[in-house]
Amino acid sequence: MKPRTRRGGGRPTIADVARLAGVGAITVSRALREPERVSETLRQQIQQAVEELGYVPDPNARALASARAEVFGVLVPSLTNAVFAEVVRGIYDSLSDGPFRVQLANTHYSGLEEERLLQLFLSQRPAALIVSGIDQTDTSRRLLETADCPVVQIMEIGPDPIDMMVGFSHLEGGRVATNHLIEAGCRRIGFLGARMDPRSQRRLAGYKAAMKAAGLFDPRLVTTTPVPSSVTLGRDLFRDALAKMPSLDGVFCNNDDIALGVIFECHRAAIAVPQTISVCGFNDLDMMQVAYPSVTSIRTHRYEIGRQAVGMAMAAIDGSRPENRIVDLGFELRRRESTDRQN
Amino acid sequence: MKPRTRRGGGRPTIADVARLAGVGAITVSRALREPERVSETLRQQIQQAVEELGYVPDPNARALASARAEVFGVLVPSLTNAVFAEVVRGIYDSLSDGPFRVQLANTHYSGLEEERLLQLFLSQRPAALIVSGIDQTDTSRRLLETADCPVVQIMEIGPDPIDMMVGFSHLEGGRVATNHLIEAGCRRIGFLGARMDPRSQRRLAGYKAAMKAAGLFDPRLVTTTPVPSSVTLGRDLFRDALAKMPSLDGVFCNNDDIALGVIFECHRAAIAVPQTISVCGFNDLDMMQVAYPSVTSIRTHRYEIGRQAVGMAMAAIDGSRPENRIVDLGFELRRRESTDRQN
DNA sequence: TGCAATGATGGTAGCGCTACCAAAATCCTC
DNA sequence: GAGGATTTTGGTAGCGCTACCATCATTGCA
Repeated sequence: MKPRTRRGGGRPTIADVARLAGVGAITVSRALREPERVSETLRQQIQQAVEELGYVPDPNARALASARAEVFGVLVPSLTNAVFAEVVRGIYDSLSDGPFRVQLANTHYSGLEEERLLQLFLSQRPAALIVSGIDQTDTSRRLLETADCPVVQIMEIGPDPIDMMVGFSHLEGGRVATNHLIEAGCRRIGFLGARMDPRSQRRLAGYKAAMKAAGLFDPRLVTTTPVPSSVTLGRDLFRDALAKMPSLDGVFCNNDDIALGVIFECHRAAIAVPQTISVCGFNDLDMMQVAYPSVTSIRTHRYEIGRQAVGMAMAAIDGSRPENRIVDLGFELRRRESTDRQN
Repeated sequence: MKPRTRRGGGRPTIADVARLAGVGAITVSRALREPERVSETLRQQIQQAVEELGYVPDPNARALASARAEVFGVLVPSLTNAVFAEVVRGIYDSLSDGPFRVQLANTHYSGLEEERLLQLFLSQRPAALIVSGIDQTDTSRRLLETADCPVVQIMEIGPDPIDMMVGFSHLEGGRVATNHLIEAGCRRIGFLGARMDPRSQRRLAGYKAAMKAAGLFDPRLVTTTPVPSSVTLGRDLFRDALAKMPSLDGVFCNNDDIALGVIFECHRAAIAVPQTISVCGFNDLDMMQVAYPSVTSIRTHRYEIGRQAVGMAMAAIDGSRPENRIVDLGFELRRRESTDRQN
């Protein structure tokens, strides 16, 4: 009977450190997690023992004993969408120095998938959860409300947060973009939308509101598809819209990929931008300012959303929940050549 | 003294399921992990009890007891780079139905960061590790060699795998792209490169090899920067290259973002593509075929690399390590308008 | 029919860590 | 300098699960 190294790969445990440092195991545990509760002397002895043995705490044992994993669960609808990629980067960057790991999953824009993943995440007792959007299913919402950890909904804001929120109003974004096209002198402004997830729907709603307010709305101006967005699709949608409505003089694109597809198609078909057709995108990806012509877009603060989401969750974990449970990071209209009809 | 629900959130445990099903805890454990080792009758009883209680196994307890977490550790140098985003998507998609979670981390193209993250990952005893590239530091390599789990190096292939590899030859890619430009009739072909990570370096080496073989190499044709790649940077590099070498008649771009920057700048400066300057990119992002002119590029199989990496690791976990430890997924030259000087 | 081989099931003992409480050491205050 | 308050340290008992081995039932074969 040799209980030593029976299963573990022989890696040092907290008991080994304790023995070497001549203290109790629990003191080592404390020295690592709450150094201020351990005297300077012991802290140094322990630190030295840790280094000598190359001790690294086992996160699984830790999670089991404390009934709390040092994990941020993050649910996003897409991994390849540049917008979410930046949000995710913001989250990872904010979390990289702390003890927290990230558990990322892709819902593929499916509420059911989100439920399933939430269930999975919850089984780990995460330290916090970050979910995309505000349109969770009833089941998901219930799971999140009873989750016993901070929850941050990101990308959008709305009136009824599960816990906390950081994002901006897509409806307002759509409205501002559309109004900008109207002010630029466009009258028959098309809406091109792909995927039509809830955020796209709200941008469309903002477009409709602006168009109706100006007395310019016509349902034939709207061209959408449930197909995932891409530059190629932008070109196709634009062709469809033009076939339906040859007199278009502006398009508000659901996102920048579509706008780029429009720009390319205009080159190909020798349509003058902005003179014949003005173009406005959404998100303001890096390339929009370099495009020819440069493309007007709504700048959104994706990276910052990721950072703030982590910041808010962290504050809640530390017990200092921000008084502002809803953070509106806004957006900015970036005016560029594609809507500048003056020259 | 009430040991019941003392710490756990009152969620059902395997013991609760066992009690309800009238079997031993270990039998429940087996029914869940190796159903074929449990009789049909008990399996059904257990399944019913699981559903009735809404039991979800605790992955932390599982990992602790079995000294093996059901986690795939994945290290990539960037989360926003479209290429790695697709690799990561392939990995997630392949893993989504199985029991495995993904632990993703961003090395920011830093070997030191990679070492640190590897250490962190290893403390979880992952089921497999997927790392990017073949240029690990000595320390990282040692950690991986003694990792006691399958290791897959992705994106590149080389002669000396740590364990397994799936990718393609960036050197060959660079050579093929350059030869294509030469065959198209270009003579003063510039190389534009950003970031200059090891893969970019090898594409550059391929370019040099092709140019030297054709007797066309001139160091002034090469323009690189350690700055991270972007479309904006592509424009700037192109301007620099042109200032240095106004007689350029072709450019091989390290990646498609840079190629796109070149295309836009050519529009702006009224340089005819491909007649005056031909352009070739690398990776073949979706938008290259829609661009105007459409852009010749080297198609790489990112998503497939992610899928294969998981497949190989999975096979190794199941004990059927593939005999081919190095999988070359190759690449394809996609000829498009930007290098078609015939018309 | 008897007995080894095989398969199904269960008990026990941890995995490595921390919550909880108790004990010891230190610090005040009057 | 006594007595209480406070800080620092340690022991014990799990967290929920599975590895290991023991046990019992079933089967196969002479």
